[in-house]
Amino acid sequence: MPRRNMSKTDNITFGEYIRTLRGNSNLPLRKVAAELDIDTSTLSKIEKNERNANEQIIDGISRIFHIDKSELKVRYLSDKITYQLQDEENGLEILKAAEARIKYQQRVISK
Amino acid sequence: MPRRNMSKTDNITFGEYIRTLRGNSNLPLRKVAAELDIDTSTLSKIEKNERNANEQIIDGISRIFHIDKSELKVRYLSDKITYQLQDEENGLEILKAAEARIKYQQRVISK
DNA sequence: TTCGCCTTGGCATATTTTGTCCAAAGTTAA
DNA sequence: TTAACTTTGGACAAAATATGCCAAGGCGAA
Repeated sequence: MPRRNMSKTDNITFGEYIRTLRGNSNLPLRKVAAELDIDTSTLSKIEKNERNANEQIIDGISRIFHIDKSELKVRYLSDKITYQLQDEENGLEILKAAEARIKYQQRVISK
Repeated sequence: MPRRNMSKTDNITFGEYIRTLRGNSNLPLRKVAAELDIDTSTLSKIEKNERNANEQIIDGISRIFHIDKSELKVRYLSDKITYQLQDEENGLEILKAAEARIKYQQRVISK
């Protein structure tokens, strides 16, 4: 079965991703953190996936680096889910089941 | 596109599912809770998806009702994920991204 | 009515997450 | 090397969440 193409940034974590953005813009943590109105060390930890981001932070990042907000959100949440399933035997099966449920809900809601 | 067959229990919540199991066996909360070594009210809440289950409880349920443990786990965790994505615009996209990540990890690990 | 079963709400406790500060460590340039 | 700047990790209290437990109330069947 053919494998879908993957962009270079598809398999990096959310933290790695936003650190890359910051690096590309040559901005220190200090500046970005100030813009986001959070502590420098908090941002550092978010970049190292040691703290959660939140809506406010995702908003800020998307604004600062002109990244589509929903793309960022997808990255963030898929990261979180991936992490949750890290040690599960049946990660893929679990995701498939969740998918089916969500599709089902969408069908039901749209009625 | 053809729709996959769905068993009747595929789109009920974890809570609804274990309540069904209990109902089919005609067991009161009291008995099952005792067997699981938790409070009756806790089990009631789990059945109503107002409290989390945990490994111990999943173990117990699978033992009591002779349900495959990994099936139960899939139900429980997919439920949880579905709930997390409840209010997200891009639920399916998020799941797809998570899937890709997990597949990628499996490929990398297996090297 | 009583009885058994289930649900609910309320705690107090425990656990997790968050925000913050600061000192130490790392980096870069002169 | 020093000096300036950046990043990191630990500690801490406060806030938010989760858990275990109990008492009161609701409901249906006998």
